[in-house]
Amino acid sequence: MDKPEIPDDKAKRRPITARQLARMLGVSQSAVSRAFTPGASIAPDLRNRIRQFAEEVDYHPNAIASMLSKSRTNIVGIVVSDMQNPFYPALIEKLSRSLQRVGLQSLLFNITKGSNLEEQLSALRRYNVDAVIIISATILSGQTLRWATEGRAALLINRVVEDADLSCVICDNVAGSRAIADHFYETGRRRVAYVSGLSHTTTNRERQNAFVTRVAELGMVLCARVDAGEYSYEAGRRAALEIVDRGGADAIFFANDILAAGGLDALREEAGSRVPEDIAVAGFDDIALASWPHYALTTFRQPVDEIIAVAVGMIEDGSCYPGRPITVKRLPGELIVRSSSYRMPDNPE
Amino acid sequence: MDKPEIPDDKAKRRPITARQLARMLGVSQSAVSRAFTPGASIAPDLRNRIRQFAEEVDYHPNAIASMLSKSRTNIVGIVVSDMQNPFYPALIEKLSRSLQRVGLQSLLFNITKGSNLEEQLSALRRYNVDAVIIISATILSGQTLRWATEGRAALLINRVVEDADLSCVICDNVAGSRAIADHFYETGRRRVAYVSGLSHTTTNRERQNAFVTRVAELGMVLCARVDAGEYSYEAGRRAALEIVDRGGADAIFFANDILAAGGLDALREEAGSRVPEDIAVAGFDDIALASWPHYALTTFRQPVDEIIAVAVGMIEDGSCYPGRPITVKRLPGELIVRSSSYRMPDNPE
DNA sequence: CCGTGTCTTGCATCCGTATGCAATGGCGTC
DNA sequence: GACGCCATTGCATACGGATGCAAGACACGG
Repeated sequence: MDKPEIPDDKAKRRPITARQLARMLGVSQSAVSRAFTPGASIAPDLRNRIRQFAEEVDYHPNAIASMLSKSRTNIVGIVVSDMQNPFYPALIEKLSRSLQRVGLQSLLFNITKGSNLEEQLSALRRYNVDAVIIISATILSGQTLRWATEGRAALLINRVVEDADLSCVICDNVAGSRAIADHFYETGRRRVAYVSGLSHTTTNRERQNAFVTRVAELGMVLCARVDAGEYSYEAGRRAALEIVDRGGADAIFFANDILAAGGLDALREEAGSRVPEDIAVAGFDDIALASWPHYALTTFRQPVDEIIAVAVGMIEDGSCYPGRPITVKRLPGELIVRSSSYRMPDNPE
Repeated sequence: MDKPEIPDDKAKRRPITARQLARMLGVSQSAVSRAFTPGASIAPDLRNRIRQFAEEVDYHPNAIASMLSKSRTNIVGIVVSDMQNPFYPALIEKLSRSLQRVGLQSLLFNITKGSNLEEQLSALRRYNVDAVIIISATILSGQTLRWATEGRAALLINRVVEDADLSCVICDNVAGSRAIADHFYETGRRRVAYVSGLSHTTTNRERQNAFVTRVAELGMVLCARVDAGEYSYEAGRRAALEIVDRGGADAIFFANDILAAGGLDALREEAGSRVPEDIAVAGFDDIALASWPHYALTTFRQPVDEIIAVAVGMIEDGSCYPGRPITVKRLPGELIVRSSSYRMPDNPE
């Protein structure tokens, strides 16, 4: 490889080191180190003197060297794969912000079907991150996950992988799906349908099983179950039209809000159905779009802030370190009823 | 600070080092290092022997140590602030993927108004990232930026900061906005309006100035200019209604697609206007939602892939290193006409 | 058979900070 | 005034890999 390389060090003058600073001040390098280490044994006035002088000469401790000697990076690897669903970018943003608040940086690992997992995950190991948060286990087997996270704190968010021995934090999909079924029943629906995204994901399996089971318990008819194939607007659109073709239903539960948005538009604008009069629509997640007046989507809100708080907490207190018993935290969400499924009597619009 | 700390090293057995591996194989540590360094001077069979053995004992070079001795991290810091607009998460995802493809990892720095910039940016310096990509300069002054990126490669995406001496890659907002104005004119609109998001951003200023100028050139009437205050659906909705209140227009150009989506829904569902018959709507960016049949938003597509390719290229070839002349790359986008502004005669739907 | 050049390999040292241990100094106590 | 204790500080070395330099191995030409 003879590609043009990044200019050599002669170009960017190296930043000042602790040793240089120490020499200038006539103290030892250890003193400088301690001046920047909270709780280290150093006289307050020496610390101040060093810090002040450091400011003047623009000295900043080199985090890389610190990582090496402490064997602690203060970096959390975030493994991510499918970002079609706006729910995840939003989650990642809040997550990285929360991590920053406790002094942790986020190193992004974007996994794609196309790219070779081997190599990507090997990067994950080489970087010695303190912890790994896996947002999407879609395309990762338990075995792969176990290998990738071996020996370090690891945590799954919104996924369960049975054979990976990893702790996880998830929304209570079962309660959520049952709540949707109950809501359909209570508002008089009897012929319902379910639309899945990626049928093999645990997210989908949990939602589907819980919904189907509850539907049966309540004595409603499950007149269609369509696998949209992906979590996208377009897939939701197609699924809705397929359900209409197959004879229709009076309520559809989509595995997430993006599917529901597509389905809702298709029902209204292509199938000519009235929503919610003819057919009720519900999604899952409560992404931003769900509250837009045009959609006003009934959905089950994932407790995003709580999920993040618990995840960050587990990383901080070390309860997701290898050797610790694995824990599965299921956090309750909240049913949000909007006019895609039910118009409040006192709120005709 | 006596918060529960992460378990000590005794818990996680340290991974094997190059020196250990070398001793086991009866070679020198240098040999191991060279076995994993592309282009290093080492006999092919020795390299294979080492690599194979490394695989067996699960040795992975420690990237931290490597960073320290090479003073090169292979990490790019990505500075981000407002993620309301789905355009940016999508951009970041693609960007991080492209960076990965050339061996660079992405360290996310999420800047918020609330958090103290000082501290966040100081982290940016301490981590010694090879390069910094700033996606959002909204809340960063030129001076701050200069300080934060001092001595390392830096690049702005979709922002221009006059006094920061930074190279940047942006979409040609001027051409885009003029194209929208031309399109309005050609389809018979004469009374137009403009809705800005954050009025002080360079993005907005460029789009607004170009649009207003072109409107005047064409002899159209600019009957309203509304500052929505933020880039959100809700803000777009409010802005559209305000324009209607103020006497209306026959075409509105929103500073981005999210605003346009809100505006479009408000016009149709609250103001009772027919779009595009009574009023045309156009946005900017071409986010996913713009192509949904419900919105079918006329917009100016940002050349995302090209922007990323150019940005990654500049980082690879070092042309955005300090000392190099700063460059501003304006990439052409593409006008996408959909039925929010004009219904093709042969395409009544 | 020796000189010269090329290819490999090991040795020693460096990257910049953290930290155990010993040395120093000050202070209170008896 | 001597002793002991504690708070500070410096010294030396560790963290794990990269790399300049020199030495060794080998081939080839003369």
